[in-house]
Amino acid sequence: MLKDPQHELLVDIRKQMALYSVSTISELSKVTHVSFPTIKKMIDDMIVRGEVIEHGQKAPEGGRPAKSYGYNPEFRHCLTLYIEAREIRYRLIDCQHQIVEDGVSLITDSHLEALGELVDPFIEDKTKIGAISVGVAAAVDMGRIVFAPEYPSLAHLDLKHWLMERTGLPVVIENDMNAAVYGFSKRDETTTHQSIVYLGLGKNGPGAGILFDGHVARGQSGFSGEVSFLPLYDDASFYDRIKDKPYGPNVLKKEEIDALGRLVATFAATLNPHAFIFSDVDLVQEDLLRINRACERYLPSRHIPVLRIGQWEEDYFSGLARLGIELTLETIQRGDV
Amino acid sequence: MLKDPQHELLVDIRKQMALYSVSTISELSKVTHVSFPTIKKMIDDMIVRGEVIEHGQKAPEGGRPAKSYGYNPEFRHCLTLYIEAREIRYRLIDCQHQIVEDGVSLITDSHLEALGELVDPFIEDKTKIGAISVGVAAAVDMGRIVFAPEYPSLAHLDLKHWLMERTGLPVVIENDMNAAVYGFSKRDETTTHQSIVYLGLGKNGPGAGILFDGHVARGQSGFSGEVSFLPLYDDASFYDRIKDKPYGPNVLKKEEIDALGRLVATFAATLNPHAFIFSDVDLVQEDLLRINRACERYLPSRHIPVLRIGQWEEDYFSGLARLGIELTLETIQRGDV
DNA sequence: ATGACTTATTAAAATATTTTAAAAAGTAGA
DNA sequence: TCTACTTTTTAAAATATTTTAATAAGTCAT
Repeated sequence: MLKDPQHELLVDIRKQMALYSVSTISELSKVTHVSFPTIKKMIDDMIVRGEVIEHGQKAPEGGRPAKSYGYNPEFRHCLTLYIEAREIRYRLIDCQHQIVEDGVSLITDSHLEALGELVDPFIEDKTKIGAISVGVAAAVDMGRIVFAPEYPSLAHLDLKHWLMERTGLPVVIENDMNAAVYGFSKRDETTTHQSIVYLGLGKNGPGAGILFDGHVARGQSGFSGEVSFLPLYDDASFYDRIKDKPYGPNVLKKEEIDALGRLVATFAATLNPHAFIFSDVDLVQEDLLRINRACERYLPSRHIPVLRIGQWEEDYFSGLARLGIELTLETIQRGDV
Repeated sequence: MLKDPQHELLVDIRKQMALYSVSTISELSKVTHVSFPTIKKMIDDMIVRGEVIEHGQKAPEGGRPAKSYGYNPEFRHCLTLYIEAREIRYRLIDCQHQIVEDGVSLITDSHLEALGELVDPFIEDKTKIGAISVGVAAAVDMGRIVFAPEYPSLAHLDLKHWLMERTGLPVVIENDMNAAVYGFSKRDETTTHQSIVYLGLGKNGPGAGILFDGHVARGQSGFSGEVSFLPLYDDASFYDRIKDKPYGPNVLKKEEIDALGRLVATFAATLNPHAFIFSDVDLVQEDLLRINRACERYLPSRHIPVLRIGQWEEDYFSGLARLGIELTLETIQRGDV
């Protein structure tokens, strides 16, 4: 079967409009490498179906002012949520990341029942949901939970398939650190196409999300970013030196700083990423300089990535939002209203 | 300016024919996702220009046998070479990796002069060379040598630009480990789209080439794969534990095995690659099992990459060949004969 | 050998896309 | 205000690509 070039172009136009606010036909023509008349036809069709709204004119820049178009935020919504040990946090958003509704659902019985009961009302609702994205603190392979210390009841479950069956909607399942690093890179445009690492120390041990040139690294066995196991000392791993740190952001002890400096050095001498992100639930700004100094003991400073502190919950939700919106925009069918 | 879809299709057809031996129009139509008649027109044109040769018929598989076409190995050649401390090894190849001519050129004076004198005769020759690929034991950024312990005279030189000026041909410059890992992945089809690491212990210290989902990792500052600096012990780096190893393949000492086991563990717990390749100039087959056992001390064995021994010179040349051929096929202009 | 089936090729018609040229709608300066 | 200039939009013509149908060339079972 041949691929449908029109569908790919349509998806590209949607993403440019909804995700990057490209609003004129000229601009769309440039970024998609497709001619003006072709874009115009697509947009006209999208206006008829209610997917695109015609705004006024753009401020002119020396010539005839361009008409401005925008992606209709009401056309599709997207349900994003993440599952923790005892609660599920969710946000219903539009395709421009705006929150329509949000909340928390406590888990009383099984994780799966709680998830089902949270999702059902959204499906019955007349609101048009295009896709669901789910974050889990577990290793995920093709939508299947392969290792889940935080909620053993979900282990080995094909969560993606289960949720698709229950809702009839496209579903994407992602690991928490992978979602966070993806979300961070999309929130901060300077890092979008770079290689970055996002470290979370977590309640059940540390983990890292790794982005390579903007693509999430999953690894051969879903083990990528399991930095606990790094042999950084004669008789101790990274985890050994970090496991006694009290939960929450605080000023770190000297040996914790050294362990983190070695961790950064390890990435600098292998992947050599542009940025290394720590989480605001783990440490505070003043720790960064100390970590940087610790890292300088191991390699020249110009190879050390930029050290930053990310906003964990926002980055996590951003990654899920992005994944959900992309899936929504990719799965709208030709002719859908 | 719009991109030229016809040119991209043409390049795709060339690569499928020359690099993957796709020989019938039906197959080309499938792999390129372009219709049969369109491919047919392109092929007819390529035959007229001498770029493609019509062979006989393919063995039929139940229906009308397909005509078989092949990329003309005489249409363009490609010069590949790598620069070492005291010599330059070169191979003139066709677009199907076949060696047309090879040799070694000793460096008496400066590296640059030797390179120029080696290249010049090939340019004057009537043989049609499509591109030149050059391997160096140095950090390369956009064709510029940024760090070169092995040949200081080339440091900070824009070698790509220099060679393009001198020859008027497209040129690609690549780091030795990057070329080797790329070459290995193309020679071994099972690893082509995987993540793999290729380690060379080298004369001037170790270095690794890293492939992520088939793409070479270059890093933020060209420092990727500089594993010398890895802090693997309380007071010692990877380099400290490996630097006294005698040059050449031999059975390793216990502490060298441990250092390599830790190195493999470091990659397994970060990138989690499919395979980890050692070089046949550094160690022998029986070392691999020992390294694997050493690695098992640090993490569960199912996450350890497959350990293998590569053929250094062949892998290096293969990577350069591949880069050169790709560049050749990409830069043939419409209408060239 | 014949007919049913399979796959490849060719030719013609239908679509889709780009290119070109002309018209429209603004700014800026004389 | 008029003219020159710039950029967007529209319309028409030229290209490129795909789809459909018809034809060609083989295999296999009977």
